[in-house]
Amino acid sequence: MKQLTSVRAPYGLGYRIRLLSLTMGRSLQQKLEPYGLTPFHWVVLCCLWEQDGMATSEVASRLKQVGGTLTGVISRMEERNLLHREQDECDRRIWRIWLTDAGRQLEDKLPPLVISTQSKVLAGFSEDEQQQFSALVNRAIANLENTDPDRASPFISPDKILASL
Amino acid sequence: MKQLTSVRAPYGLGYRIRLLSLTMGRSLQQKLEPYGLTPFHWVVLCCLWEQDGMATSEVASRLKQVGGTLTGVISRMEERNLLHREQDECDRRIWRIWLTDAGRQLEDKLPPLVISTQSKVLAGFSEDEQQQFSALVNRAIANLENTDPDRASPFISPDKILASL
DNA sequence: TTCAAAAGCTACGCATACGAACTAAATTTA
DNA sequence: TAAATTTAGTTCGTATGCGTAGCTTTTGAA
Repeated sequence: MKQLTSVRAPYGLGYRIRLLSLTMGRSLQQKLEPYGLTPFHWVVLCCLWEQDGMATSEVASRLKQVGGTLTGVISRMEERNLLHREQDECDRRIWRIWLTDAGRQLEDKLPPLVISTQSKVLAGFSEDEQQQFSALVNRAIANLENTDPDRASPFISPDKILASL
Repeated sequence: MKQLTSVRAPYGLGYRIRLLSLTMGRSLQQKLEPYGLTPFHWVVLCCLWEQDGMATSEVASRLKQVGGTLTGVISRMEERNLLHREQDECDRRIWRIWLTDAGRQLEDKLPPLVISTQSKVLAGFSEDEQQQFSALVNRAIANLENTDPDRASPFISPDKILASL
């Protein structure tokens, strides 16, 4: 394929996507700081709000994160009383994660913070452009997933994302 | 602004951009592994290939990275004999970074690896779609930069990026 | 000229992120 | 049934990434 632009930092597409990701993360981090939370806490809470009592491995798979990374995060969230771990009765290898009241109550507070960051990023984008951007990101992700068999567990179908637009 | 899609992981745009960034990073990391390099080494080398002898603070500013992060990376690259540090003669607070022959010779080897990752990401994108994607990413980055005065040093103008397409 | 302020870099602590090695439990196989 | 394999989760080592604190050098001001 013809290369339309330099691949070298700081001009390359990969570098700029990484920069966008880091910058959005910083913006979100600032908003979560008053609550003593990190962006990682946010995404774990999102999983549990949607389905409480997930196994650690289910969270890892959903967030495409390695188990080793989650252990520390979950432990700190447990210390912060946002959730608690409980061994599955049928399969005692599995530890299920349950929200505490404190964790559940954040569902009213946090989403508006994230919406404000996303709105800032998309400022000046028409609805068409927002949809294009979202769809192009999905296609880029799918392109990489297809060539990485170990992580080829399409937990979100592109159709589902597009349908949610 | 109307929200077109859920902000929650793993559906939110921010989460998906982060996922794309991480996945591209993993792909690049696999390609650099045979050389014993990391993606961070790649971007530092890009800076030095373009202008050898940069000050540490110039590299940090160009990569939008805080100095503390660079210290360790530069030190490891120095141990790997990719570059060496030298104190500026006029202002001895400044340490300038110079490529070694080994570091300079990588300019022939590494760019093709990065191009192959970028090509995989953009597979199936028409030239129009590639340009759209690049331009939308640039606009998103610019939206965040404008609201973050501490980091508002627009080292690349959007025009320059577009012109390089 | 001497002392204070600023700049450049380093050192350290905390939080991701990955892979590899390890423990424990369940399942498969001989 | 007993042994081997697989699975779930934790721990450890290395590498980013950020913020803060501290050091050395330079610059500026009284």
